Amino acid sequence: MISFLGEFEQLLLLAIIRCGDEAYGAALQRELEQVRRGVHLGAVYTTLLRLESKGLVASRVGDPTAERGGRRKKFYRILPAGSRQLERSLAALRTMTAGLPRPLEAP
Amino acid sequence: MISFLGEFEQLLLLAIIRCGDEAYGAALQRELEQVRRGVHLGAVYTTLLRLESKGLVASRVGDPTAERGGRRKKFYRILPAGSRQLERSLAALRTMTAGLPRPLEAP
DNA sequence: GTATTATCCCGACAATGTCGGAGTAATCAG
DNA sequence: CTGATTACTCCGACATTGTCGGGATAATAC
Repeated sequence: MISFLGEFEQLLLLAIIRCGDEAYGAALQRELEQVRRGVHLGAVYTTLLRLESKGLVASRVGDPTAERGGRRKKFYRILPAGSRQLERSLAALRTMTAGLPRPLEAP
Repeated sequence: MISFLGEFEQLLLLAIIRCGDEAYGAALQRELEQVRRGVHLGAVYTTLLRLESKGLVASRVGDPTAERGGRRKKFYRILPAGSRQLERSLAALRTMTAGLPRPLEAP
C-alpha cells in the first residue's frame, strides 16, 4: 500500500496552490480547464474528497456572498503532508526527465 | 474517452526512453526503482501490455544471449503517439507549476 | 535427459479517474 | 411568505489505471 498521487490529484493540488484562498470547486475546475479539456466538476469534488480523507488537504465553508444564488462555497487549502507528497511526485518526474532532449523536459 | 496517461505510465514511458535499446522488463524495473521504491515486475509488464494495446509503444523479441538462463528478452520502444501523449502530460504539469516556488516544501 | 536460471505473462483485486444527476442553500420577484 | 432561479456541493456507479502473487517459458549447465 505504497500510496502515491495520481496525475489528476497532482494537477488538482497544484490548482489549489495557484488559486490561493479562492480555491473552491468551480474555480478549481476553471483552473484545470486551462490545461485539460472537459474537466467534469464531479471529478473535481470526488478527488477533493479523497484527498481530504487522505489528509493532504483541508477545507472550510465560506460565508454567504452577495451573489444571486448558490450554496456556500467550500474552500480548500493544501496541508504539509500534501505538499510533501506532491513534491515527491514532481521530483520523480524531474529525475526521470533529467538529461532528456526537449521537448521532454521536467516540470 | 479522452484517455490520459496515468503517472506510472508516464514514468514507464520515460524509463523506456532512458533505457534506449536495452528497454526490457527487468531493466525498466531497475530504472524505475531509482525513483520509486518497491516497483513490482508484474506492474511493469501489465502496464507495458496496456501501453502496447493503446499503440503507444512497440516491442520486439531479442535473440538468445550467452547468459546462463532465461527466456528471450522483449525490448520495447516508444512510438510517436506515445511521445506525443507523454509530452502533453508533461506540458500540463509544466504549465501548472510555472511561477510556483521551486521546492514546494511543507510550511 | 534434469536442474537451474532469467525472463515474460496471466488473473484478480485495489486505487484512481470519470460521469450524470440529485441535493442544498442562497437571492430575487411577486 | 412562497416559488423561481441560481451557484454550488455531494452521491453512486462505472471505467481506467495500478498492484500483487504466482505460474509458464525458454535458455544454459550438468
